[in-house]
Amino acid sequence: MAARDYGQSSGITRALELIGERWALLIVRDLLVGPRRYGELAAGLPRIPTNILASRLKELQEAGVLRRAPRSRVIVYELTPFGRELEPVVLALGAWGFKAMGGARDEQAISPDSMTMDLRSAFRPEAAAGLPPTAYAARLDAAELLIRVDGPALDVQRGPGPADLVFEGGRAIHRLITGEIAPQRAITDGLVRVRSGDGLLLDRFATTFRLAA
Amino acid sequence: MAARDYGQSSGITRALELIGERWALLIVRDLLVGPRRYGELAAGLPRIPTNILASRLKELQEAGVLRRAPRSRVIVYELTPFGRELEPVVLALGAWGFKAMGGARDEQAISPDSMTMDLRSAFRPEAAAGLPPTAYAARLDAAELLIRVDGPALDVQRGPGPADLVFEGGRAIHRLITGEIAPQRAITDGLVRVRSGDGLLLDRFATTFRLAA
DNA sequence: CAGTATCCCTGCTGATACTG
DNA sequence: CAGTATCAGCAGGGATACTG
Repeated sequence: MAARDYGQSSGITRALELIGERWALLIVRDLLVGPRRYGELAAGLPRIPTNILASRLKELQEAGVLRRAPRSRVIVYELTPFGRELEPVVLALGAWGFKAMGGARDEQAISPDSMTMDLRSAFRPEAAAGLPPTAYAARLDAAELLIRVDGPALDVQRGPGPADLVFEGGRAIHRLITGEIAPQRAITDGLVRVRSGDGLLLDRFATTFRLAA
Repeated sequence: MAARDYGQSSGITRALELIGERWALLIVRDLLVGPRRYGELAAGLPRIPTNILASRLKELQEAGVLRRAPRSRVIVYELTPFGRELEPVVLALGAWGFKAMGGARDEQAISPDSMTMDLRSAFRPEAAAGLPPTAYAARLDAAELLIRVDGPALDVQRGPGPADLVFEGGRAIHRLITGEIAPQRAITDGLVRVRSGDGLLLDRFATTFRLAA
């Protein structure tokens, strides 16, 4: 722990000593969506070496950020209250990074958990407050995300469910949110494929989730 | 840039690719206080190797976070508007880390810039709004900080100036803010030494700046 | 003062193998 | 499945010396 010591006493140095190591904050990000098992974390972070995941989990546990919790025969990792207090940090950092995001290259995956947190980052309660309750279903590579907006409240769940608009096209959502591409243009260009529902609802989606570059 | 690539497309991974390297966010922190010269940055980050400082500055410049700016014969580094948008991130992260901060060890320095940002993190506008305008002067190891609170507005400047309360005791301020020690206790124990003004104003200080653990 | 150059070493990576 | 263990290769960080 001496190696990562910054030799300075301040809030940020302390924070960075706890969650500044490579991969650490991404583990926190995924756990902000919900408790996860070891294999789920590994699946959501495709490039993390398994030994690094194991050591990070141990370090974050010692730091009081997360805990191992037995859940009916299996172990899950979940954030402690202290760890959950990182939510504003992760959301703010995600919002900032989002603005500097070029188009996703093909070799870059989009995990359900990362997309969930990106949606939370980009959610505009003020803009959503005036709109009718809407449920969107977004199909990613393998998973499906059920996004329910009701006034200023947002709920993102994994798995299928009844939705007003069902669409496909994982990596185009990012370009929608940054405003890089217009919703209807995304549909006509085939970047977003509407599977069910009125395609015009994609405009509402793009109004609800937005981060200007 | 391939090494630090997380192989995932999301706001947070992008952010971490830009400012996730060791020392990077500390440079941003100090520049949030104001433009700084190379030597000033080095002085504020006592343990940073000079080659690392040089590469970080280059990388952050390429990332569009900061720029080199000529100021009458000397070069200063200053944040771009994009870089300045990291302020909420740094404040939130600092507030979080602050709560996990044990007492500062002696070998840990407290730089004026880090203290300035810690004060900004811990400032409670709601609590300060009802209090009369107050100026505090805090003497650190070498420098002096002039902290002016006027209603919900906070201004922290370097250097001396007229203050209602002048006190000394850099590392005790942190313990004051976390509530680890009571203001009057800090004075009687000699952790904070009042140089001028009414020592009771330290209570007001501790009300204005607070981060519960 | 504002960096550049050099060298050593730690930690991360990536692959794979193993265990309860 | 949920990890632990091991290991070779390498990039980044640390310490220090050096330069315009």
